[in-house]
Amino acid sequence: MARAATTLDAFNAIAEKRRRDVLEALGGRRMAVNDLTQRLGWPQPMVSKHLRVLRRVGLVRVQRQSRRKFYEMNAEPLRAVHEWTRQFERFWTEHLQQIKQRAEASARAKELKESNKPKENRS
Amino acid sequence: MARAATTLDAFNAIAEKRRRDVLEALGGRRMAVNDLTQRLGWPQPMVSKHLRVLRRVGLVRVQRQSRRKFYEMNAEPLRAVHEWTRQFERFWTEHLQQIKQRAEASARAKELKESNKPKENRS
DNA sequence: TTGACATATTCCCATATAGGTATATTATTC
DNA sequence: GAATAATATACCTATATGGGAATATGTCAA
Repeated sequence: MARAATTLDAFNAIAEKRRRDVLEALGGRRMAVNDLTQRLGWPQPMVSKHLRVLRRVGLVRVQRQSRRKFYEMNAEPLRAVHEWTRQFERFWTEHLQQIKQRAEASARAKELKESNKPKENRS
Repeated sequence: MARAATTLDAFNAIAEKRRRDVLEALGGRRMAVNDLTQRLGWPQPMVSKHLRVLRRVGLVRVQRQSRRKFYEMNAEPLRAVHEWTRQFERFWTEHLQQIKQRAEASARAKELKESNKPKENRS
């Protein structure tokens, strides 16, 4: 087997940095491919190709309007990603907690050390 | 260019479902490869290979203990993913809001319709 | 119809996979 | 040292990708 298709789900689609860039560029807006291309500064075919992947996983929706096609984000498929990662949130917050606690402990230790030092002139 | 390496970052590493399975199986525990292999029901080389990718992006840490190697999750790199998706949270909640509102509107409409009907026997 | 504009697709290539199987590595025990 | 246990790696193949360049498709305007 090879790697899973980028169009399999949101997880695979957003693995590629460029596609995250596209979504960020879109934001809440509704943009034509040209405007996106301008804003991203990429060759137009590159934009279209990445949009295609995003479309396949439902991360963007298109509307044709005469000559132009307007894309807008549909963030809903990102929920799955957000929620999957959220289930581990407590682990990294615990970790941060530990770091914070160590920092505080070290600060206290330093303070104690300072207070035992002979007094110095403070500016 | 080909696709970005799975070992480039957490985004790419967790794109593969199997690797998400590994992280879920680990949870907060500290497990030897054998136990993981049992729990997942996969061939052992498959487990080792996926662990390697996870190790490369810092999503797991290893400790050798005589013959066995104990793996534990390090969720910290998932923060980036969680926070990247979080920036779009309002979009899907807005969307859900709309769905909810439409459902409510439709419920009200139905109720109104019912109240105009000739009375029926209720059980 | 011809031309210009806007977007999508095709073709090419280098590359990195994931899975399967076999085997290597490392540590332990007898 | 030999056998065994626990884990990692090597080798193979099919496959999908992303970028670049060229070109196709679709739509409007004169």
